[in-house]
Amino acid sequence: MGRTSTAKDRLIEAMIELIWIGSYGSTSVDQICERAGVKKGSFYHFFESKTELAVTAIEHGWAEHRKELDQTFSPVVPPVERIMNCFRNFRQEQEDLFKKHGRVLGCPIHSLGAEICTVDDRLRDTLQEILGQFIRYYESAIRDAQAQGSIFTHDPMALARIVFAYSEGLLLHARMWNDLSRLDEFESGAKIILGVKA
Amino acid sequence: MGRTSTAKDRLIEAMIELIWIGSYGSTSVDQICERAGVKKGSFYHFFESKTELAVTAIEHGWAEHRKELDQTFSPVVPPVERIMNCFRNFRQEQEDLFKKHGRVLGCPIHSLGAEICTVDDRLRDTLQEILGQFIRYYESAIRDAQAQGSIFTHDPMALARIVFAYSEGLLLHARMWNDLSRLDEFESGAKIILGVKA
DNA sequence: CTGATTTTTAACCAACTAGTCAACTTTTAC
DNA sequence: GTAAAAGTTGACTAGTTGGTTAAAAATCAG
Repeated sequence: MGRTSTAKDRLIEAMIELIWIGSYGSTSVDQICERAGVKKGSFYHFFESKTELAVTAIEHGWAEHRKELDQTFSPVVPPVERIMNCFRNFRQEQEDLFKKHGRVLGCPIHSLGAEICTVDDRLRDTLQEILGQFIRYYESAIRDAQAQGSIFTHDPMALARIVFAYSEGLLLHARMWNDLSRLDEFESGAKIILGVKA
Repeated sequence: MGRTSTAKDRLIEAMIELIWIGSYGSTSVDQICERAGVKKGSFYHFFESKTELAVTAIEHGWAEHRKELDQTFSPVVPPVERIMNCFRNFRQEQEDLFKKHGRVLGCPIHSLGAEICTVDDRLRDTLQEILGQFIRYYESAIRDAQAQGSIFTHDPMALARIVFAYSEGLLLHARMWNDLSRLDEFESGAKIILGVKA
């Protein structure tokens, strides 16, 4: 089977971090290689382009994140609590990243999406797919809450989109101002949107 | 007084368009010059760096936009209507841009902010300042609505931030999916958040 | 017309960009 | 031990990046 290596994983991790810390455009292949401790030749042994690594890295990150989300949105948990817990986890995650990088990094899917959606189709499609999956967590929680009587709405899907748009906007602000406290109103804002008692 | 020129304005316009269409990182000085019909030497005669042009361009665009906003948020207009009209204008603006560029472009301040806030301090500060001014329109409208009894909230500022975050999120989605119809729920979403009758 | 002021131009730079390649080393399966 | 498979390496493109310069051209005020 030949030689084995962790280089591929190191490249994926370096790419995620660099996109998160900076942007897609501001991270060069050389930088990625240096951070991963990999020579450029090896980079192109494992990935056929920078875009391809980004796609792989984002998909990998999402696969990890989904595991958490599946727990957070477990049908065992009361539906409104699922969303609140999700937001609490967001905040916690951003705090951890802040400790690690000294910066609020926000959501890489959205920062990346805003940057490259008109420029890199392959990457855009990947991000669209992930966001499309993400919103379903909100959707089903809201539908369950509706059935349970803890939320009232004519259109659970629309409400999910509103909650989603709100959370993205908030994360972006936290990133732009490098200010974790912007995430304090995550839950209270969600309650206002969902129309549940404080 | 020497020779006169429109090159500076052409550069500003080209920069705004290119950032909007693509991203900051994906637009090169050469591209800007070509679109503006200006040679690189002239570019650096008028601006000392790409960042400096971007700052000027963004500030210029905001100054234009403010004129509209001052009308939209005129105290003469009922407060809730101000916000609804603002969202209607957003949608109209995006439609016009779609006709012109064949793409939903979203909000350049946010797309740019997500991209460069960790990379270019000068540009980030400019965007922060603009967004800080923007939110005041919502804030005062909400406060007026509160006084008038058409909205109830404990914290107008917080509600303004929620509305703001929501609108950004929605614009970003419209951009990412290149889909104007995502903006259809602008007003209905705002009504849900603000808690006014449909 | 003149002369100071401003704009334009083209050639230029060093550093960096994504990506290539063939030789070389290591490892694994047998 | 051997041979094939897989990973590593560094030197190499060719084009682009943001930015510089000095001289030429245009234009304004007096």
